Order: sequence, then C-alpha cells, then structure tokens
Amino acid sequence: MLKIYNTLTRKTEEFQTLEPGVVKMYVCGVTVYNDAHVGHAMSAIVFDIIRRYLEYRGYSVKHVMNYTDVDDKIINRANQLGEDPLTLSQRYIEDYARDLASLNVLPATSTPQVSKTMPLIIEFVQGLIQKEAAYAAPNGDVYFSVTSDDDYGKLSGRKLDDMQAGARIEVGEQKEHPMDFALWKAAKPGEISWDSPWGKGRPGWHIECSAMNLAELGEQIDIHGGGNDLIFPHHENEIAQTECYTGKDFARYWVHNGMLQLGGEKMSKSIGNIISIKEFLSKRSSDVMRMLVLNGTYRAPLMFNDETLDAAERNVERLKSALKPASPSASGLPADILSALTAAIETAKTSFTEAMDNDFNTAGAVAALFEFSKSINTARDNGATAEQITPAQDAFRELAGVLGLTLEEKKGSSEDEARVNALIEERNRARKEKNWARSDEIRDQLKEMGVTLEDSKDGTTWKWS
RNA sequence: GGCGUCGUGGCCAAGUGGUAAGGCAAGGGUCUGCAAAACCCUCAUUCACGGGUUCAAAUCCCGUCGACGCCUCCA
Repeated sequence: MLKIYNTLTRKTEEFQTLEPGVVKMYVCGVTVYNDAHVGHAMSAIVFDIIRRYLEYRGYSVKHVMNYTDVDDKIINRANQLGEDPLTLSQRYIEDYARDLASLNVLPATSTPQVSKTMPLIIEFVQGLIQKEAAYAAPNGDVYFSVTSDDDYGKLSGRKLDDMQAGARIEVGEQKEHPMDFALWKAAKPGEISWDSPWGKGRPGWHIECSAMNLAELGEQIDIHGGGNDLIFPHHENEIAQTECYTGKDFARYWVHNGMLQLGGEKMSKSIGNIISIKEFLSKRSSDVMRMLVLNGTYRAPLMFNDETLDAAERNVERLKSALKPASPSASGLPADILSALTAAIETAKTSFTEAMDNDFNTAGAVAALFEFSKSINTARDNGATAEQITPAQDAFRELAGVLGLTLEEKKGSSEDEARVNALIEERNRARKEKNWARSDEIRDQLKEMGVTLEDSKDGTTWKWS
C-alpha cells in the first residue's frame, strides 16, 4: 500500500485515487523568462520519479505541468530585450522542455500555458465575483477576498490575524483587506493585456493554476505538487480560489519537495547563487543529478556541493557495474549460487517497492539496488554465463528505470574512439612483450584523454570517465 | 515576531516504540605485471542537549539550543 505525506494534513496517508487506476497530478511548472537552474531540476526530477513509480504500480497518470508565460518578470525582461513577451516566453518554454529532456524527465502529458487559458481564467474570476468571494476595484484590478473564505490558511497553517502582524505586508490602496490578492491586474500603459469585463488587464499569478487545473483535470484532483516555497501564498491561494469556485475539496494530496541547498542556502534567483541546468550538464551527467536527488529525501533540503556530487557520481558508477556483461569465458554458476541470484531478484523488487511505497523513500530504493548490484557482481565473479546473469540485469535495469536512471556510459566521437582503440592495441602488444613501462605510459596517456582502462582475463575494456 | 520542517558516524543519509539500512570517504585483504573495477573484512553501545512516559525510546511528551524554509518573486 502506497503512502504519501500530505502537506495539508501534515500526515502520511494511504494513497487512494478519486477514480480507480487513474492519477490526476498537477505540478506547478516554471515562469519562463530565464535559464532554468538545478533547483528546478530537483523539483522536476522528484515529480518525474513519483510519476514513474505510480505508472510502475499500474496507474495511468495524467501529469499536468503548467508554464507561466504571462508575468511581471517576463514583461520586464522582454522590455529590456525589446522583444515581445510571448515570443520571449515561448523561447524559454522550448528551452525548458529541452532541459527536462536532457535530464531524462518524461514530458508531462499536458503542458498548458496561461496565455492560452485566458477565456477560462476570466470566467473563473467572474464566477468568484458572483459568489462574492471576489470584488473588482475601481482601477480595474480584481481581488480575492480572504475574509470570505472561512478555511483560508489551512494549507500553510496560518491565521489571518498572525499574518497581519507581519511587518512586511503593505496594504494596497485598492484592497479591502491587506491579505486579499489579485485575481486580475489592470494593464499599465503599453503592457501586454487581454480584454475583460474589468477592462484591459492580465491574470494574477495564482488564478492561472486554478483555471488550468480545472481545464485539464477537472474540479478535483489527486495530487498537487510543487516546491515547498510555493505552499504560501501560491498554493494557499489556489485552494481558496478553486474551492470557493467549485464548492468541493480541491486536491486530495499536496506534495512538496524541499529546496536544493547551495552553500547552506536555498538556491534561488533572488539570492543569485544559481547553477543552470545547462551549466551542470556540461560537467556532470543527468544520472548524477538524479542520484543526488535519489539519495536524499524529496521533502528535505538537498545538499548540493562537490562532495555530495562526487559521491553521487560514484554511486552511479557503482550501479553501472551491475550491468557489465558476463565474461565470455564464463563456465557457469553452481546451482546454489544461481538460486541465490534468482532469489536476489525477488528480494530487490520487494525491498524496492516497500521503500517506494513509504512516501517515495528513494534512498531506501537505491539501497535495494546497491544490494542487488552486489549479488549480480558476485554471480559474475563466480562465472555466471550471459544467459544466467541476464534475467537479473533485466530486472535491475527495470528498477533503475523506474527511478529514471539511464545508466548509460558516456560517449565520445568516433574519431576519438578510433584513437583510443589504436592506443589500446599498441598497449596490448607492449603488454604481451612485458614492456610494462610502455604499457603504463599509454595508460597514462589515455587517462589524460579521459579514458579509464580495465584489464581482465578476457581482455581490456575502457570507458570515458 | 508568526507559521512550518528538521537536528543519526568524517560526508550524504534510511529507520518513527523492541534494541542503529545503504552509499561515499578511510584502513586491511583477494584478484592484477602494476593499476582500475569487482568481491571480502573493519569502521556509531549510540541517534543536538536536559528532563519525563514505558518492561523497552533515535523513535512518544515537555523544555533548551541550533539549522533551514515560508510570511515579498521563487521549484
């Protein structure tokens, strides 16, 4: 039985879908105006793993990830560049999709955009006004009235009185209550805008997700996800809007990932301690990023530094070792060791599932894979044939795939590979003549080129390191 | 100030009432011409600190200290 920690109840609960066999999952995507960073990668990877695991468990997952393509920051940046805001955001949408693909994140089944949801957003706002949960201000802004919602604050555990005490809140002139938030913003001169019953304007941040949720998944969904920095105000406001509009409970499980930590602080644009996904992938593989996430707890802060990344890289190499082929000269396993390998397959699957069922305990699932790799490597060392070892490796690959690990070796250009092979041939001749000096010289040369050699009875293998 | 999450070996961490998973690093060994990889062995009587509940606590309760996140845009 799968259990999921629910931010709304602050408890780990049994997972039950609204509709049998189907999971409706909405994950807040990004505002597209700049290169995405590894913090975004963490969030995308977390929900990719959740999605993959739910599919592994037999669910059909409707995975919606939105793009915020209408926003102050986009408008500002477009002005700086002298570019149309929607052209700019479209460019970054395509860019982000490529980043996710390079991280082996499965594309969401649907990726709605604010700019393409305008009629429904306006309808949504009108509905809230009719229900007296919102009001239009004289200047053309529309605000949600937090005092109209008895439940307001239930997700983040805040009370309106406490929040008013905060010194940072400024009372907007147009607002009836300081915590009221914008559903619709009147356009400033020259700004991109859409026609509405309240004049030209554009949506506030939170309403878009409520509207796109409704459009893509309906009034009620199973999982709503995002970074834990979105709990307040974004998700709090989404719940308020949607539940006032539909009169029904919105999302069954609220799932939030922790923040990636760089130098003891959250990685974020406002702090400026950013490493872009592209920059990361120019130095490390996507598996390393994913392993970093897998080795931690998705809800907890994730330490991102050279030490944790080096460990993640070694972890990936360790898993890859399980997939090395059997020795061509293998003589076969004795019955007892073969049955141990067969048993290890079942043990691995069981441990893996038990861990993942416990609120996606990926660290435990990876531990199961480490144990499994040990069994496979032991079998190979003991002379397992390809036929004997393949079923275990297939199972291993399947489980690693559920976590989204590719376990692919790096590739170089064919010219480089030809050079490497030529050098290895020369080295093999030297080794035959026991010319160890020349042999080691070549090995050092290859190391300079980024090639690691492994000699064995069956010959020399190599890989890019 | 308010709300929330959390403090487990050198590092990353699992474990939430029954006597400390896993990985990295480190040390020793097998294998190897030497390496690399793999495999074997060693590596926390102890879970921030102080009380309490219990036959039994890292796990529950209270307090203290500390870290991080949110309260403004944020994955």
